[in-house]
Amino acid sequence: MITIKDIAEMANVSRSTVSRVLNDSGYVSEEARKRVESVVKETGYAPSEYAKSLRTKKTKVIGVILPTIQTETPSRIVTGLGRELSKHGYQILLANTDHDKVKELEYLDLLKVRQVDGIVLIATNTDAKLMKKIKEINIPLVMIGQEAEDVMHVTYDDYRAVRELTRLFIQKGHEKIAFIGVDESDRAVGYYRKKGFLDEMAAQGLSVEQAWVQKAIFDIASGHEAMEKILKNTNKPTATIAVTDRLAIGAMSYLKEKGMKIPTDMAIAGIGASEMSQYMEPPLTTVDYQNEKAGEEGAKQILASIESRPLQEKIVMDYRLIIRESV
Amino acid sequence: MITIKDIAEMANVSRSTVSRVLNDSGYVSEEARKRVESVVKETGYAPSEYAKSLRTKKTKVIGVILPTIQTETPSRIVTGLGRELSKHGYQILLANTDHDKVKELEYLDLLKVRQVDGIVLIATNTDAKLMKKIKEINIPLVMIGQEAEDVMHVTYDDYRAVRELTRLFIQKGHEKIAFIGVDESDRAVGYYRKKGFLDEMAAQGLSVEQAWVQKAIFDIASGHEAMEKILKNTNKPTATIAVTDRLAIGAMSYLKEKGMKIPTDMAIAGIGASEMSQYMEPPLTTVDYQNEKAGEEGAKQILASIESRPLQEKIVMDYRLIIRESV
DNA sequence: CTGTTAGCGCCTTCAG
DNA sequence: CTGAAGGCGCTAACAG
Repeated sequence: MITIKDIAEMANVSRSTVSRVLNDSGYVSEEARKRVESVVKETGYAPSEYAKSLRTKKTKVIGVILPTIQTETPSRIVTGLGRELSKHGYQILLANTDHDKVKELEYLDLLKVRQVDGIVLIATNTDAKLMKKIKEINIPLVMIGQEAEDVMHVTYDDYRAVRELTRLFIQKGHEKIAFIGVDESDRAVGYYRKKGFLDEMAAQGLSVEQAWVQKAIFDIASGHEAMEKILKNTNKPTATIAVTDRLAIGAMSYLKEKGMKIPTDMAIAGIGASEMSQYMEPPLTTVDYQNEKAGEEGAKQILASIESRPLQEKIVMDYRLIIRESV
Repeated sequence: MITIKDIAEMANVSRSTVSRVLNDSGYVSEEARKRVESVVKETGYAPSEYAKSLRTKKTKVIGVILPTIQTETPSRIVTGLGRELSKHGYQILLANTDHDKVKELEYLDLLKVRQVDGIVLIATNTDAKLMKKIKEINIPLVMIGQEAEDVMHVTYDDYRAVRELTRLFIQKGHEKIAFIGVDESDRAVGYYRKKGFLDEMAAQGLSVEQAWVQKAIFDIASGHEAMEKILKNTNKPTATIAVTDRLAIGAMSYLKEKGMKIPTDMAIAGIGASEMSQYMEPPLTTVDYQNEKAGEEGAKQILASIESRPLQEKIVMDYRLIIRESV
């Protein structure tokens, strides 16, 4: 392996001088600079990031913890993160928890050991243990997707989005509306989206039967089951809001199996603006959360934090309703 | 920051001894070990990976270059890679090229500078420049998805899979079969899948009209357009093979717009076993390539290569036809 | 069994 | 403007 020492010898200067031209720091005569540069070019030398990190305590690596990369939301966020970070010479160290909360904690430690300059956590929960660790970790960290006190975060406006979606249904004349949600330990998706729904229904003086509110997990099959349960009730709703597009797609597949027409027998909407949503039959009404942009914003936050520049503690992304034929 | 030196002092031993207990190497008395371990526990000390890497020349990081993480194939591969690598204490450094071939080359350099222990390249081309760089790079590397000489790789059996798919259609009585492919610079997806189709048709003595063979790009809309072109021809095919599920889904959406029935007016199949394929109407016939497993195999290869253990240069994954109502 | 010593490759004073 | 020297945190001989 070729090192700074080799370059120094070949260019007939000291290692310090080589370092200076490499980092554009301090004074270097034109002549010396040229000699060094040409040697660097010839040899294709590139300084060791590891040795550099050891000295400077900067690694130019951001750890990203996520629950899965198999669904569109985190994938898009990572794409946004990567785009922004790479502009500034940072790389992403990936930590996939596979939805395992224990791994989430372990990775926090691991990334600390790896001495990443910052951590981005695409969060699905805000458990006490997790929050405690986050506060102890002492590395710039931003959470995406969940809000939390004293932690920088980028969130979506889950509450308002779902209220607006609910209002849309009501404006279309629906009074009996069902809801497919997820566990409330996921505050953003489970709690706030549900609250938005319930609050809007209450505000409009509409009541909600218990059987209309189903709890599912994050996959298509679960949406299918949830719709089945909703329709078992004798008092049947005429519209359903699902907290993710995949749940909505699952629900639609059940409706179609039973020969029910969308939106006439049952109107339906999801959240997430998945690619598939527009190719459903009928095309699915959904909410675009601009996940890539959220990733970019998260990246900007973490970079600002690393450079201890002033920054916002909290960013709430805007959303956009995409109204299609399913309502 | 707490270092090995601090631990040594607190445990009243030398740094070497601390290092020994940390790495379980050499002899350490029970007593000393216990003292060190308890201090480590109390302090929560974790050795710096960077300093360690500088010494050992091992980083326990694998660079993964991919064209996008927004589609299922690479996401699944990365999931498989991550699962296997993390078992062995390796982390993934992500390099997303965003389908940019120039970035692909740059990342190869960057990962070298970062001194990753190995590189996994989820490849979409085998351009001369790329292959040249790969051969020069001098770091263990495995390609996934494309075959190449003198480079370890994991590939799918594209040729046989498509031949079998074509045969399936023919057995069902189809004689006029269309094909939606992609550019042949992608050898695996563009060239071999097409060749499988054409060879099987020829073998069965069936002719293929030029308009039946369309070239698309990797998205749903492109599949839609391709089907439109196919149906402009006066001699209309009765079945279509698309090289990806998304292309097939796009093609299906066109057929539905035109009120054509699947599979009676047009049978259709895709490749990739996407999650959506089973929720299409009708459910889409496709080929499962076991991408996660391919990722795991790739991980095993790269680990073997890093440890210079004997290994296979080449792995061809098995595939599985998933026959559903779309044919 | 344990401590001393000598770097790994780089950056950063500090003199000159 | 430039070189010498020191040290980042760690591991790996090598003596004891």
